[in-house]
Amino acid sequence: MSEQVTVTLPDGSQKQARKGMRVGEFVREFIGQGLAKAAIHARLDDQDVDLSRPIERDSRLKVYTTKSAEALEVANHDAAHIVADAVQRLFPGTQVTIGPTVEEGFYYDFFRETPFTPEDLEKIEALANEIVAKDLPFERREVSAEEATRLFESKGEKFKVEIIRDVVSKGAKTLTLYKHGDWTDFCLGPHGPSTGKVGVIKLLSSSGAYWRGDHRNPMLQRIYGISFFDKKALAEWLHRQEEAKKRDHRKLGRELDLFQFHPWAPGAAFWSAKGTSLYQTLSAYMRQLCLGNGYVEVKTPLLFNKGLWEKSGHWGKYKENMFLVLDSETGEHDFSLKPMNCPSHHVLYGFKKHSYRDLPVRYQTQDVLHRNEASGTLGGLTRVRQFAQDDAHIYCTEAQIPEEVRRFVHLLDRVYKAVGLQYTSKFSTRPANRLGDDELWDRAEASLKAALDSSGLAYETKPGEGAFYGPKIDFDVSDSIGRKWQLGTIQLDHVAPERFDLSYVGEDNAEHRPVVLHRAIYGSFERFIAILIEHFAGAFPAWLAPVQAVVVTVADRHLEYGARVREELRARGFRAELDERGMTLNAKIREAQVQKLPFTLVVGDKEAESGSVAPRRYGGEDLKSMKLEAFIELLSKEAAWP
RNA sequence: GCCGGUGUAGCUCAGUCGGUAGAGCAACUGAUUUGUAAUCAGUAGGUCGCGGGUUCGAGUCCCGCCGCCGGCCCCA
Repeated sequence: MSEQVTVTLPDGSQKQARKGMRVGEFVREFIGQGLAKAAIHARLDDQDVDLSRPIERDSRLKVYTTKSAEALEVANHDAAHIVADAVQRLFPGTQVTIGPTVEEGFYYDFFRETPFTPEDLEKIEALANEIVAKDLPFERREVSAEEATRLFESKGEKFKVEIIRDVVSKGAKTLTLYKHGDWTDFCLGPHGPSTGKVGVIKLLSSSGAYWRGDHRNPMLQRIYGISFFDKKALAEWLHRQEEAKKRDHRKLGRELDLFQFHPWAPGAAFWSAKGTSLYQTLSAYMRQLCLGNGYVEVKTPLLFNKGLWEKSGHWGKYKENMFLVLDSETGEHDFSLKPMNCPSHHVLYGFKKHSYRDLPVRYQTQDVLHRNEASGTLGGLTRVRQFAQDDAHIYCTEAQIPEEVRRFVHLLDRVYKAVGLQYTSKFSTRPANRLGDDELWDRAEASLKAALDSSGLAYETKPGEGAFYGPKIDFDVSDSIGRKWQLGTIQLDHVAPERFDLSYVGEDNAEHRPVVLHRAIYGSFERFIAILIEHFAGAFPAWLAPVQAVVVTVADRHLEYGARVREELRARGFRAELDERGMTLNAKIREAQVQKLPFTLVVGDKEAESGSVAPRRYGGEDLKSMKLEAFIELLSKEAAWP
């Protein structure tokens, strides 16, 4: 009689199994055929394992089937191996490096001279799916570092050997190899039971990527792909991709006539009248919220002598990201467009002596900033060279930090709710590389944490991810189709006040050092607008819409009345247009819908006689004829700032 | 910056083997005056991203540059 172990399942039930029994066998024997068939991998206590892993002691067991996101991730990792196998068969001499999964799918980086062409990808995808069809089992094997090194050295896999050396230097004793067919990779696992379970592999793109992300290292050829357990899931994913494409802010920006780019100003947008309206609405809204929350608005220069950047420390580290300007008197590039507002705010603060009674001092600014981003990183409105932040710096005492953070979170919550963005927060603590002693960091982290805890906000702690000058809280939003974006931030800075020798006079009549809080809610207007365009798919709520209502006439004889309606709306402060083109009513309504305007006001004989409009909402809801005053009341409510 | 892809009318796109550039929509003109998602007809619109080269001849082939798109942290 062999030894028994107790296996505890997620529902709390316990089974007695033979010691050394494989997870897969256990599932088949104790749970059922169906689950055994659908199983991809399992979690044994706190470790993700293959189904072939023997159960050696009393454990908790959770099985992941093709229905779970965890299993899909494992299958995508299987797919990465399969693709690498296919690549090495089709292109002998290609070296493998790493092939992890990403949020959506996986990639594998290869080292070879020539990049993959789109035709190569087709061939690789076809062969990869053949390997899937062969349903080859994945086999796990534990080996010594020496054996693994010998294996990959014999194959000429220099990158794998380097990875093995690294892993060993970090203390790993036994290494694991995963094999399917006759292809072996050095891999932590887990993997699914066989290639057949992967389902279907789709290759998406290829691109260059530096070994370990460092441009001094060799360039690798990366292949991105994604796998699904069945073709239907792939089709659905492809469909979702198409839908996301329709929301692309670059496409909608052109179609809705919001902004454009020109080769003469890479990374800097031309805002049309409509785009400018959107920009200005967001700007005015934020300005008003801040002014209502004790901020004062200030403006500082756009162009600075390098002295400021030497003082702030940016001249050394950040110089290559700044646009330097030639001073024709000295012939030197001693001036720079500001890439951020903070240093100039510090200068402004330092202009006068502050009393403790003045604190907190809250400066807000929406000045234009320039950052010389590498040309290859530019894209749409989300990565630009010229932009404006809803920037503010709060100068306060350490004791005031929790209250300031609490107020900020409150403000941010209001703004994100106003546009319907869900958000989560992250608290980042002291990094390895930092300025300031531990006692200072202890206090700084404690005050941010206290503020977060009292706000009732759920947050994730990111140890070591704070800025070198202080801990921070970041806010990630999810848009209407679930994409995540990092937007708001509040960062504590106890270095800048030192550098700029900032002070206030305390109750004790002595000089004290304030702390600085850097904070933003939109992040940058440009990026925030991009996110809103995609979030609303271009159909903005009335308070944001560049055109809130367009008047369309049934016939030309109503144009005069239509113009009166437009003028009345404008006189009441609304953004209204009249479509005077000689098109049919249907054509003008269609145009207004395509432009996603909140209200289309139809006017004909009936309306002209009774002083009415017949509003139609975006989407088609017909509100029937109503007095113009009644519509103005409706619009006043819907267009009110939230 | 680096790797790959890409660039034809305002927009979306076609253009075969290298033989002198085309459609739909938009714009403009005219006719029509329509009650909730495209009325009809006509007109105009192009240094085929820019610059070189090959050729009798280049949107098409070659080279360089620029812009745009996808990537360049996810460490077996």
